[in-house]
Amino acid sequence: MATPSRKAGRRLRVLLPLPLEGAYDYWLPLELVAVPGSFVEVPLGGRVSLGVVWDDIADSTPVAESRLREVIAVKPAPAMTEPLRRLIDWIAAYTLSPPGAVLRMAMSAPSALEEPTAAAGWRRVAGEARITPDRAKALEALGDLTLPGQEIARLAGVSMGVVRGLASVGLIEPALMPRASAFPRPQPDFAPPHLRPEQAEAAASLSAAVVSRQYGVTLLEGVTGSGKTEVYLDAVAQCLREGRQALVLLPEIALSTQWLARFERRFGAPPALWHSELSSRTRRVTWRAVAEGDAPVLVGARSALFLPFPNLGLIVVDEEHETAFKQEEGVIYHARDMAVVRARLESATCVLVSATPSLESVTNAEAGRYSRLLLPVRHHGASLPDIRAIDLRQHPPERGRFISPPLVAAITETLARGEQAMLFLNRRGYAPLTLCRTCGHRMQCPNCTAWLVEHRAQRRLLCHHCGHTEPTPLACSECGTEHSLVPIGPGVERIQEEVAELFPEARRLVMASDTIPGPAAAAEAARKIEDREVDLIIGTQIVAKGWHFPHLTLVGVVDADLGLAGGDLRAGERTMQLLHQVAGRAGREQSGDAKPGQVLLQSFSPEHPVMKALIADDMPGFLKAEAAQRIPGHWPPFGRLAALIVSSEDARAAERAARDLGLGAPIGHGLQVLGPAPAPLAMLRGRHRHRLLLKAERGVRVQAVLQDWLARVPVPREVRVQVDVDPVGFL
DNA sequence: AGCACGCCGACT
DNA sequence: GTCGGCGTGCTC
Repeated sequence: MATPSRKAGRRLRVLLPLPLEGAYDYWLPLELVAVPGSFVEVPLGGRVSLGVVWDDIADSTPVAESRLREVIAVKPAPAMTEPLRRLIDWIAAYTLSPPGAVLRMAMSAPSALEEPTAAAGWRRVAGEARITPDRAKALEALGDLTLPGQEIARLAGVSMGVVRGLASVGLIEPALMPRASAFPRPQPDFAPPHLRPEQAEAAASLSAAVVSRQYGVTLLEGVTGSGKTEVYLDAVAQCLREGRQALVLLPEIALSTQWLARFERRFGAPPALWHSELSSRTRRVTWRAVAEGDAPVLVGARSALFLPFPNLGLIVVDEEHETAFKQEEGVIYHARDMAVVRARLESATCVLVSATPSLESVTNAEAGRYSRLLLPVRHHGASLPDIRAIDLRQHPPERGRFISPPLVAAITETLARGEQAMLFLNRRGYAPLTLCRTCGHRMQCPNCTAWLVEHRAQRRLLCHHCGHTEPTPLACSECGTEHSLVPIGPGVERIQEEVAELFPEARRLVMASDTIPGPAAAAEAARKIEDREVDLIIGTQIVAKGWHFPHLTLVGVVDADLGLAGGDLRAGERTMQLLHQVAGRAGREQSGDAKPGQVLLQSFSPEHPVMKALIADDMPGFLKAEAAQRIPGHWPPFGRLAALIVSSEDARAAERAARDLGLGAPIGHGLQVLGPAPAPLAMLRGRHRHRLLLKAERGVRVQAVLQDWLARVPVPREVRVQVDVDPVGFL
């Protein structure tokens, strides 16, 4: 029933990048052309919003046609592809997030939807005016070209004033320059490496998968130095030959300078990059290039998963076990799992890569859902590092020290041989806890249930969970006693101090997120280490990732037990992965002269399965034992988990809501609800938090159970309930 | 997410 | 008497 006043046209569904439950209906006037996926501008309340034309679905209660407002414009950009739209719907349904909130992640560069503007420049026009020598130089430099003003000035060696002068007398006029193609094409056959037979075999298998143009997932396993990267880059090359785009997800793109250099050596051109710190211009250009198929290879952080590839043939998830792939805020999703989903929707190949794959991926491989490729040995004959534990009960460090005598001796020997050593401690700052010796008060964050961490270099106490910081006080804030505060426990800064006293001659470098803030600092640190300007590296977990330090032969783990405390389901698995990765930094080959690496784990419990597995180099055995522990209780990946995080600024409201949710917990076969309990960080950024955990056997439709549960239990407005399907950390 | 509307304190 | 605090509710 058309309203008489209404223009000719039709009804259209538009998904807006807002946390709304569904798409809104709009009226598309006849003069506009839109298809599913078109980016459109629509009125919303008193303003204008961007949105995407979504697919028609039968709506039982459609909004009255008279209430529909008109689409304002269809943006001059490639429409969002069907697979990406389905990915957004899929993730929304899986994570119980509003589809619009998921769409927002795929609309992170709204300016890219505009017609790309040709760059502005100047060109010569006929005319008569006074010509000074500088003006003549500028005109000669310009010739018949169209160039930016800056460029004319630079070529002619004159100032911009001269160019402006030419413009004002009418000898040059503004003109648009043809748009340069921003992304050089990586050449698949630029510098193919020599592959060992095992590598060649694995590469051939991945290439065959890429050529098949069918969905498939392969788990590519191999220790540090086994040549995994060459193998998957070979699959990228094959994808390029096929004329399809490739996406490589890395956990820490900002620190991946060495990886990028390697890519460029292999392909003769850099890949496109995507991460949160890109400038808005680079974002716009990159998004557009991806959408138009001009960026053949893109390397990015997890958010790159939502880029508009029209022709995606391959997704590689490097270091697939990394928890950095888990997005913990807003829409909570795991980029590794969503990469698999996107690959399926795109009929593309997905490769999960790791030296220490997650139990999830190994289980999927063993169940036949994924293929599995194993690269067994290090190439160039380098031997695996020799891993040993130092039992701290038998070899305690001196009082107030953290490095035990056997580790001191090993460092001494290493330095004497002119080799590099690394001390690993996954703790930033000077000391994780500051205690008053007089009254026992512990310096705590006002917003979080967490100790303040002393950062001595900044003379401040920092909270590592919110942004809180305060100057390190002279007197105890509780009892007022001066010079009574003592640091308890070590952070990397304190280890650095200890090492400076033990080895005053050694040149030291601390690598932590606060000393290596970005790609430039990372590249500089890598260069210093490669060029042997550093003898001793003291680092947090950022040293674990992907570095290649050819002269490093000793790794000392200051506190190998650190990650094992607490009730986290995956504490053992994660500690194993982290320490294995750190150990892999030691003793890498160097032009035929293989230096055996040595790894020493300081531990109070060397008999712990994690330590035993590391020492015996028995990853498969460790995973088997983990699996055996998780199977009977239906813990992931042999069952499903979802967490509810109930939070409020009002402690009592949060507690009451959590209790109500507990009372209304779903009951059913194969279902179990644990909690409510105060969350491990009972207060975070000023919000009081409680957790409930839904455990379900495999095959239970967890989303339906959660939806029903949340619909049955009303929660006051000031309380927020976040759903985390497949939680990985227990925060 | 914005941006309105709406009902209670310190100002020209 | 008004300006404005941000609580809550809606946007096809």
